[in-house]
Amino acid sequence: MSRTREDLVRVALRLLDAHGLADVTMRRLAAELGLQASALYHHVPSKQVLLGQVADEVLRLGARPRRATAWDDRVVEVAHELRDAMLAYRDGAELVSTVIAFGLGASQPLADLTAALADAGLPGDLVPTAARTVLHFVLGHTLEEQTHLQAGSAGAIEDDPRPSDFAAGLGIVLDGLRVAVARPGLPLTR
Amino acid sequence: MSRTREDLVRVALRLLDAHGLADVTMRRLAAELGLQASALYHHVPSKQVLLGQVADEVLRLGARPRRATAWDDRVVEVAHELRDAMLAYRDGAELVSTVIAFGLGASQPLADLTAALADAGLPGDLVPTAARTVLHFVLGHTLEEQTHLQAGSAGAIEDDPRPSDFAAGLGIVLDGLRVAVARPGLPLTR
DNA sequence: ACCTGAACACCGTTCAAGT
DNA sequence: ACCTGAACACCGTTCAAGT
Repeated sequence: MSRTREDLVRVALRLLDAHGLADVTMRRLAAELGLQASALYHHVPSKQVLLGQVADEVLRLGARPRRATAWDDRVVEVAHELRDAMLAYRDGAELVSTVIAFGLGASQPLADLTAALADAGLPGDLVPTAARTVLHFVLGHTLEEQTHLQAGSAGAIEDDPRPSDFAAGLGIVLDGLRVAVARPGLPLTR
Repeated sequence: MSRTREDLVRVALRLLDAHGLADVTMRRLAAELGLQASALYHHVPSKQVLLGQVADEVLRLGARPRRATAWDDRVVEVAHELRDAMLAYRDGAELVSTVIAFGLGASQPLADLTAALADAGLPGDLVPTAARTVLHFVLGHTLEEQTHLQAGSAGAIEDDPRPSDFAAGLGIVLDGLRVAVARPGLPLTR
């Protein structure tokens, strides 16, 4: 029975969660599948592309139904979903951040944020900027949080599960967006 | 004449700017210095620590005199200095972001932002959150910008030097901070 | 103290050859 | 089409030995 691309992604995800991103190598992945490393290149053109698909799978597994209707509630909803999806897997934030930085996938969150912000009544040319500002906040905050969480759980220091200030930081960004919505500014029409 | 740790950092920085972060390897660095790779470990305990020092050097070289007095002008000043420092070297944003994420150095920007925000009149417990929110914005935005800039200059596509929306994104975050300053909130005293 | 030489335990990717 | 085996061109780090 030959392997499918879905098998590679599934096993890579297990490897990620069990041993961390540094241990997701083509050779380890192949060994886990009972293959030679070179066989993987029949299913995927490169490691980078594979990691892009693993990142998309992390986001897919963390997807939740959308309940909010107001634009700011939707932004909060998308932000929390993204954060929780990344925190659900070891090195999830590092994986997703890297994939996004190199444009290899994980494009859904930016699209969702852009859609939510399109209804806000922002000056039109500010929507992409606003979406990326929220995205960068979520990625940066979660990356830092997960790094510290994992350092704490691996190391010898006592657990210091200090309450996350994610909501507070997100609140700052949202307040900034509300100011841009309320301000006359320079809307494109009218 | 034996090499100093400063020599390693200087040559590593040249290697970074000329060939990119992926080509800053202990073996290439050693070759550039006319040494065996193993000799580097007499000057530096690991590659990670070396990269931390290279990141600190990037920031040091980008340091500028501080002119602003108002807290928000100071935040803008620090943010632009950090961005420009990272953009001045190939893969500068990736290097600094990685070093900060793993806690190996480049701690000055967060300290500077914290100092500027300490004067803002924020609820005291919001200062670290605010500083990290600004820091994450600058790192995320500049990382993305530099990645696209370098992709454009290396690839075959025509230059598309679309004007940066860095100032606009920073403005959103600053507006959010101004809201937090103006709002009664729950200050610790009074 | 500073460095060499050799080794250890790995990487991602390519490619001819097999079935 | 899918996979093996071998190779290419590398990695970071350790360590005995030299000066």
